Amino acid sequence: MPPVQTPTLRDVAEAAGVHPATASRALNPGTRGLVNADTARRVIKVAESLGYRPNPIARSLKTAKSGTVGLVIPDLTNPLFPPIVRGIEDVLEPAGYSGLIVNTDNDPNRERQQIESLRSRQVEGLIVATARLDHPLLAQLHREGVPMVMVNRRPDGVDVPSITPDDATGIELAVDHLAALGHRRIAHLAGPLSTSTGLVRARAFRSAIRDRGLDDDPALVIGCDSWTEDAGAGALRTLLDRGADFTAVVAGNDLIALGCYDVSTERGFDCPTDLSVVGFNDMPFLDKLRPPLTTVAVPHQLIGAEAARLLLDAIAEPARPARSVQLPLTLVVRGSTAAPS
Amino acid sequence: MPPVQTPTLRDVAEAAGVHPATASRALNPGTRGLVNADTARRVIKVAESLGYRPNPIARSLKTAKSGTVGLVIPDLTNPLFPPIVRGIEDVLEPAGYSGLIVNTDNDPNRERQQIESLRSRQVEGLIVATARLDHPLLAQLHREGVPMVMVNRRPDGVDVPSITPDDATGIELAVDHLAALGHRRIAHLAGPLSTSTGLVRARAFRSAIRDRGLDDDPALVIGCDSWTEDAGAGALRTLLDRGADFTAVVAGNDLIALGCYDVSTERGFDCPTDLSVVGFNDMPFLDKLRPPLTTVAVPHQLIGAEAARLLLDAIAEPARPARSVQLPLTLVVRGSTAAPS
DNA sequence: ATGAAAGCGCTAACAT
DNA sequence: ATGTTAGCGCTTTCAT
Repeated sequence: MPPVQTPTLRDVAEAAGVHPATASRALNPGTRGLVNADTARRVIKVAESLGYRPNPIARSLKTAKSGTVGLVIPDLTNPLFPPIVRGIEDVLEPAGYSGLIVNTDNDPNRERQQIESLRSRQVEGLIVATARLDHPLLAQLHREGVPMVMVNRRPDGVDVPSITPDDATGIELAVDHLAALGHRRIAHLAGPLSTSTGLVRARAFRSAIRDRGLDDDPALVIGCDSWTEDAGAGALRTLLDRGADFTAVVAGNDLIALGCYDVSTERGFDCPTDLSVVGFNDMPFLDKLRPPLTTVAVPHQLIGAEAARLLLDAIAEPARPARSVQLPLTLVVRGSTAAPS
Repeated sequence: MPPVQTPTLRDVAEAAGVHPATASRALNPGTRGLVNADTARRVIKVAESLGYRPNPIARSLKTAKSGTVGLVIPDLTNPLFPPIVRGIEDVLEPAGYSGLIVNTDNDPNRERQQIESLRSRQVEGLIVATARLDHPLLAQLHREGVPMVMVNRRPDGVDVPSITPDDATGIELAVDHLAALGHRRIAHLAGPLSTSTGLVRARAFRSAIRDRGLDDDPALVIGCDSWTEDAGAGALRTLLDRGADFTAVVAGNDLIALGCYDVSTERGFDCPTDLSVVGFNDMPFLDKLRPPLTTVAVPHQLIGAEAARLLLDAIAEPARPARSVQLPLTLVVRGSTAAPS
């Protein structure tokens, strides 16, 4: 990119009348103490006047630190991830790191390749936001000592730091809200039970129902094939066709909740009059829907920021034991929930 | 990141009984022809068996090519950008490049810093998706020979390749649709007229109105302060309060159109019965709104992909004259438009 | 406090 | 077709 040959450390050193090593020490905040204060000042001034910019590639080669970390996400186009990535970047950048994003499309092969590619790009660590439950590749990387942190999923077995929303409490918030409105038979359209998130939320749902003494009917919990609107619609139809009896549903995420909207139009019943619906995530624009969707808000950007902090810690101190963080959730009550009729 | 010391080219060369230079030539597709086919095969096999992965940092240092490009966007959290970034990455990755994203938050200072930071990270080029019209910094970079391409805005004056949606045709699509429904007095809630996009669409609107012989009333075009729902609502209120007479509005973007929804609720008139509204961009979930928003769909991912291709071209052949591309748009007719009542 | 020297891993003239 | 040599720009022993 440098069109006018950019000055090198040598140039600075020569112009300042010192050895490149001295210039390096002067310019580097960490080693500046080793050099005479006056010399340091002079070198710095010369560097500025020359418009010197250290070449991070050369530094990386020497120090074996790339200053980059890999961000492994399923699909940036999924509205869940942009705020997470933004939160990550906001922490990485002031720390002098940058993030390399790869999209896996939830394809295990692609994921393997992408992670391979990140490794060969010498990333110093990984933030992994893909949600599959079983993950030999990550376990192996972890064994090999690659610093990493998991986002949105608790690692099973492996001792890897993770940032997750406090799903259980989120589900409780939803159930409490519905119970307070007077609902007793509440269904759960869970996300795929092969994902850690889907499983955690489904289990939390059962516990919440039991703990509150509501009607605990296993037939009211059904897993969706994917986290999509279609899958949500399909699951609700299945429940309805089985003649299941319920007045509210807690959806595994917002998209699944939207599927409920579709079915309500399709089958001619009203939300929230005939069926209350609660989502999960608080995606953008949910407040614009008719009815506006009541949902559990997840602080995605904060999750990203925390993840980045944890990763930087792990890079700086690889020995430190894995610390995991659960972030509190809040319920956003909008128009899709009401007392049962 | 390498926990078990990763093998270097030297290791491969030794194991294969050749000189590192030969190994390099054998491993590099471009120079493989220079080496005996058998030797090449042997080297490659040894490299594989050792799990050799070339160190791109070392290569970059030597070749003075970082293999990275900078992606300058206002805010990844704005739903416009994820698909663009995705399109970019999808093209960059197979080409062996990766993108470094920076968010400027539309703050000129931050933008300057971020671009500085990208430069010092030795990016080989820039994809710029920020929309301010006047931009001395970019002009300067361009003069300095930094390969770059502009996304979503036509550069004024400077000879930089750009990828833009065909805004004018998009506006025409919207106006044609409304005219066909029978509307003759159509308002335009333009985006900020200080942005190239806002200006282009506003101009296209006036022409479209005139060309079709509709009521060409300058009072029906009003610029919003920003591309937001609030600004859209404010602009519509202003128009209404002035007693302007119109039956449909073409909004500068979807958010502005959403502002019209708010005002319709607030003032108790119905969309589309009393006012038809057309958006621009086709953000996610517009089909879930009540009424579902009729809008001009922009192929964001394609725009990103094209931008990346143009940038790779510009990097490969800096001399090539700036080629600009306008991508065709389509109208998505949903429920927010109807014949005037 | 500073200089000398070496080398990170790779590629590209230039020999042979 | 392969080896030799040098060097990208920086940091880091090791001397002095």
